[in-house]
Amino acid sequence: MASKKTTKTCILEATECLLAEHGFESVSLRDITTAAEVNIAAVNYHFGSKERLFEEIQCRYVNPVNEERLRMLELATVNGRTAELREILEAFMRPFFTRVTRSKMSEQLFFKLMGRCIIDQQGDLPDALVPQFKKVTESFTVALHAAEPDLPVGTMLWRLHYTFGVMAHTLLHGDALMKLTQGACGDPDIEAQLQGMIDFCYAGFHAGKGGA
Amino acid sequence: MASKKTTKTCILEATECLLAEHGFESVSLRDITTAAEVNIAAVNYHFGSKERLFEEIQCRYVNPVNEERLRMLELATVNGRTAELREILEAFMRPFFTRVTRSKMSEQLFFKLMGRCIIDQQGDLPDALVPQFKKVTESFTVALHAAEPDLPVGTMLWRLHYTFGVMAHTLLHGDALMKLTQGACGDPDIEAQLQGMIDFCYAGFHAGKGGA
DNA sequence: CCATCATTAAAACACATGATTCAATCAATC
DNA sequence: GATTGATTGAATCATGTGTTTTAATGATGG
Repeated sequence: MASKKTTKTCILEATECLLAEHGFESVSLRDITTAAEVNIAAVNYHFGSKERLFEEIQCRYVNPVNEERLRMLELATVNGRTAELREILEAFMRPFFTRVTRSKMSEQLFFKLMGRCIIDQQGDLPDALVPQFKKVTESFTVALHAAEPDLPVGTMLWRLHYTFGVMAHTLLHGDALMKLTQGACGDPDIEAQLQGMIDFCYAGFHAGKGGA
Repeated sequence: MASKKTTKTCILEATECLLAEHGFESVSLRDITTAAEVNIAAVNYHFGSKERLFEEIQCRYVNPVNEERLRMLELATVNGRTAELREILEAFMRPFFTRVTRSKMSEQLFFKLMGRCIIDQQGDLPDALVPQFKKVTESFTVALHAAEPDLPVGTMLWRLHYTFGVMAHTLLHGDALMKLTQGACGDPDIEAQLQGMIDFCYAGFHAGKGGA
């Protein structure tokens, strides 16, 4: 029974690729149904509307990532232990890079899709994502404050914001750097990429502490 | 003779605001001509096409910024002097935040527009921008390599990429953080904002050197 | 086999898009 | 003041958009 893909999954997979490549604003229903080799009406039949299809994709990908982030953070703070900054940053970023499981997209496409989900429609994300999103924000700021009590809250929030920028930009435009530099930047695997970002942001969070 | 604004500038100013708020993909000709209180045909008459209007705006803003970046970098490397990392980062970022001169947009809108110009159509930027863009990339990588000769080139390129992400995300979504945190992050002026980013990235570039 | 349901297909829907036409208007120059 | 060139205005173009409709098809259970 695993032979033929259902229309619904055809639409989902095709849409995921198109969204990753072109973004949420630039993909039309025809683009989708053509790529999925499916009738125009199928999208509205199976998903209700184009917008709901997009929301479903966002939820399918962002929700598990946020769950994983919370799980990792909890693991680092078990028994009331104070998580270290490095652990917090890892819990914040890693899930975006390791949850490639679900679809058969290439790594690069998956990263781009995650980046789009985060960035493209900042502001009005689907209702189903809001509560968990708030929880993530709160949990991580609390953990950060516990880890670095000397850091003024404002500074901390902005540095978390910068960290977000590092991650989002790498997800979305990491491939652009490779093209631009014609490989001079190397082709780090996920783990190296992740450690590179964590190193950078970890040091950034400790700016003004010692050393320079 | 300074009394009445010409149709062309009406279109330009209206378009700038719309692009800053909604991005390059989501602004229609009607949106523009309505906001500018101008006839539909005016855009095609004065600019040739919607696309060329967008390109003109991009060039109007990005070119002077890139010039300023190069100028600042040259100033820091005058007489063959080796620029310090901090100076390089400042030359890389400051022009985006200080070139608010041209239009009467609010700071926030101007930042967003700059962010969109950088991010939205990464990949296929207007031909008029390509040569200067390449020059900026090259000059800054050379300067960085001179400033931090011990840093592997690949690591350096990725850290410059991260720096770019910090800046772009702050330009585009700095206001989102303020809303989200309801002011808990403070409301730093341009100078403080800039120093905050430079501190973060400076430390990030020195990750693995000393301290932690 | 038939009836019933879910699914698919083709066509049309109303509306938005960027671009163009052509006459009306305006300003400057001879 | 008439003429010329640039600019504007209203209407229209062909095409693309998301959605809906209606009929055909498919599979499933009585």
